[in-house]
Amino acid sequence: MDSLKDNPKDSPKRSDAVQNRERILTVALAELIHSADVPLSTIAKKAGVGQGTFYRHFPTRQALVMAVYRHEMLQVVKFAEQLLQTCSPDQALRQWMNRLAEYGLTKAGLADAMRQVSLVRDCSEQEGYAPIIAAAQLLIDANEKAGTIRAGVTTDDFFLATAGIWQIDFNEDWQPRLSWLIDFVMAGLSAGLPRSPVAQEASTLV
Amino acid sequence: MDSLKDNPKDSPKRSDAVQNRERILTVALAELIHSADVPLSTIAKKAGVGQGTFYRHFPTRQALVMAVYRHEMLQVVKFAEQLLQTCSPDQALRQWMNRLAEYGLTKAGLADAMRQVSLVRDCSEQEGYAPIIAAAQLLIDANEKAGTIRAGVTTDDFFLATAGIWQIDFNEDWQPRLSWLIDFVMAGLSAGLPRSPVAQEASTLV
DNA sequence: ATTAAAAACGGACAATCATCCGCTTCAATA
DNA sequence: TATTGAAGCGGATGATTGTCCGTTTTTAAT
Repeated sequence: MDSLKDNPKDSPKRSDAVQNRERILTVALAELIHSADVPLSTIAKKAGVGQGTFYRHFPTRQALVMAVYRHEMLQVVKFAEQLLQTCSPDQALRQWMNRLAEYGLTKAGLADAMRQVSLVRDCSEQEGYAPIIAAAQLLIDANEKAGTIRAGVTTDDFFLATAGIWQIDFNEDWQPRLSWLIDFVMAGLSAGLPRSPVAQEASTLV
Repeated sequence: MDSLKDNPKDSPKRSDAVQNRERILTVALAELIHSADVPLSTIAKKAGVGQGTFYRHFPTRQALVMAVYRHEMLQVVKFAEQLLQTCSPDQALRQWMNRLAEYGLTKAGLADAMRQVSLVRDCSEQEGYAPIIAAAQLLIDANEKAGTIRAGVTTDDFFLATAGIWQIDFNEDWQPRLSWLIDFVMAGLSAGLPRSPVAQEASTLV
């Protein structure tokens, strides 16, 4: 797992700290697969570290979740690249959103983490979130260039628009809802006008 | 506050239970205005009830929040009706979304409650949420009839589409983001209509 | 190798959420 | 008014999160 050392710019960590971090991640992966709401204290105990150590490495639950699924996150970026090579940009974007939703469905607690992480912008807990942003940027750029979505859409806009993805309940028939949402998002992003003056009035009238 | 007695169909509550409930609500309103994350135990104590009593009345935090802001919720329905009488349907829908977002911004903890409540569909904690659904239905119907959004949009769809509203962070410059989101939602909902959405908006500018 | 400073450890602790269950109070009935 | 079943009460209790701080370990400099 030397891929974790791809962050050599900031202060080099102490060896025991690195070992503890990896031990926590290993345990956390196993436990989170088993159940989404494992007590953090359980993970700490099974990893053989104290509470303090645990919280120093992962201040919040979603920080842990994001770190655990870091590898999957990186695969999502690759998947975006693959899609762009085999599909049209808009089809790629659609399928990527689908995949993203499935991750949220499958990985326990990931949807919650994504939702909470995407609304924290000042904090530095974005680390694990960055790959997703990069992939989204890739797809947005491709679509903008192809003219399948309007220009000027940022990743912030995109994740605001797709916020519903993390809201879908997986214990129901989520497929039609997800399909509807993806259609809706594509329709909204492909609408011609960049920024209508009417909308400005509407929001400032109140 | 006899408006709380508009639910006489199911089992009539005991007098002390009613009093306790109202006392909790009164205290909760005062406390929530002061700070969004007041310990529930504090509210229970100040209301003069035990923990058990408190949790029987309000099983979750958002159940309490939704109950506290019930009156505001009802006003939102009225506001929807007013808007429909003074604006075109699409302008009404826009302004209503704006108002909804402002509620989420203003009332501490309301956005969280809305987000969590909107993804629970089987549970019965929807009580306080029902007025919002009703108002949305009103606006959707009017817009569908006016041809400003496409047919067949349900309130579930609508709140899935507008999920981003509860995601906007109020400590930043939220106005442009909200404007963008409302434009986006309207664009997505009006896609596929015979007439161009540009024409629709332009015609309602007056 | 010794030492000292910094970094990290880890368990104790406080705070909060949520539940359980014996006791109390209400209100319907006679 | 007395009775009685049930609805409600409320504090004790367990569970989990998050913090604090004295102690230990690593690392680098002498």
